[in-house]
Amino acid sequence: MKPRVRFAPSPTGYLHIGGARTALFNWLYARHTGGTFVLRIEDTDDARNSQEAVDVILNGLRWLGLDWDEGPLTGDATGPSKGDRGPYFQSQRKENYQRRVEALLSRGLAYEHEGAIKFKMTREPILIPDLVVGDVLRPLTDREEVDPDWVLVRSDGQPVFHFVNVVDDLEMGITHVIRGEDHLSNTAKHIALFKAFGVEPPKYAHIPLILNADGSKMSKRDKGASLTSYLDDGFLPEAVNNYLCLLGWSPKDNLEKMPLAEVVGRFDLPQILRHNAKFDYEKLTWLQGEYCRDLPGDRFYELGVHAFAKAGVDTNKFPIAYVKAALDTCKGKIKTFNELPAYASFYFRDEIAYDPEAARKSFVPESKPRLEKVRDAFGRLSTFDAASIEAALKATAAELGVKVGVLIHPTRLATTGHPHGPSLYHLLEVLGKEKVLRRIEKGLGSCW
RNA sequence: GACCCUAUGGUCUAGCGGUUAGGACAUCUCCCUUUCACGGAGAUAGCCCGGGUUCGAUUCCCGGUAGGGUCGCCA
Repeated sequence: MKPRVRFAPSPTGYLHIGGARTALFNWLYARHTGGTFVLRIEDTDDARNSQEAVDVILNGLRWLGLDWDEGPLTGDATGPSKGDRGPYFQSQRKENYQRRVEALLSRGLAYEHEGAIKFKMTREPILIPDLVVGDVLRPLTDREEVDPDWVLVRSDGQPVFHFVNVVDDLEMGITHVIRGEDHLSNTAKHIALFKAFGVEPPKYAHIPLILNADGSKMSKRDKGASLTSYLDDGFLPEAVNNYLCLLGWSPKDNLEKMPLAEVVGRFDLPQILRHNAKFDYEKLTWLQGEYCRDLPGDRFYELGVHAFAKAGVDTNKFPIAYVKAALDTCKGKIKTFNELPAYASFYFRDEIAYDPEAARKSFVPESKPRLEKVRDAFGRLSTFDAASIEAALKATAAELGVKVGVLIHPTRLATTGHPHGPSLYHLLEVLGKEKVLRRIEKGLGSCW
């Protein structure tokens, strides 16, 4: 039988990075085994559920490229879905829960108590066979000893998470439950319920949690806790996916950067690590830089234009070829796209502001005659391409008896406003002779 | 308070009784270079502690300690 796994998030308005990793591991296992990846929305808490909150989840998974074989197609709980085990919103499955409660009630496995319905929990320790952690024997805690039974349905008629989760897993034919380790202890309850229903529980795989860099639990407010923040910060989904794969799982052969398709082939449950991992933003950024550098030019262009637009820099006023050429000079230089506006807006602005500290260093009196020479040399060029520019600049440096760097820094500052940036020769070519001469002129005029 | 899980450099990890404890990120140095980045060479840094078992423990067992999780009419 092919595995059926599921990701069952609660629509809270954001998708936790740990949740995204759980989804990823489920997806990887399904793809590795040729099984089915089900997406189920646990929207039992009416108060905070909304279509928008569901959309955050759907969009997050889509951004990562984690397609689901069964589940909702939109954030609308009553909307279309795919798969024949639906509905895939718990809010639409109430009859199932009702039916299951009655079955337990009628067999004396549950009882009413102060308006709620409680499950008769065994007092014996429960063995949890876990594919990651191994066999775990879970006895009752001291508090549970006092009253081992637990609520299935609240007095207001709402069934609780532990109950609906099990009922849905059962009815949706889930064979492997891959979820965060925070659910390990409660799995005893789930196993007891499955047994009460007379069915074998699914196989469990509890994966370690992702912690903050300081080892604390990553909660909503923490930097990087929301998957959306990576999209907003200009990260690539392939980088995020790759990094997430490496937290709690290892290919064992020192390979780190690898496409998801490669991971699909190698991924399996037994190799999942047992200990929590701290999130290392630096390493993610490194991977991001790797992927960003290898991006095909057209995709880099698309994402770059979007990054500029987001920062209020309108690239549409410029010819596409110009924008593309400008972005080409940035590729391999930046790591995340949100660096782009600060890095290369000079291509798209009429007025550039000079970095004050760089101006103090480069716009010194002795630079002026040198910059004039550079201007004149550039002015004589008939073809204004990188090679000619480089040759002209070097010839000028030789003529003046100075190192090229002496000319380069003031030239860069005059034309871009920054001490750092893309390759100077290439950047000047893109800017074009006219604009370059104008900016050098301006630099000469305004700084001494 | 009880119960469960975990423990290799700052971080992610390889290791599954005998290794000069390997790789990656980060840090530092040098090279390359017009800046930055990339690339190349190198450096610093690690088996939580204590007992066992064993000829021999990072590796197996027990106990501490530390971190994380759970014990809700939250999910």
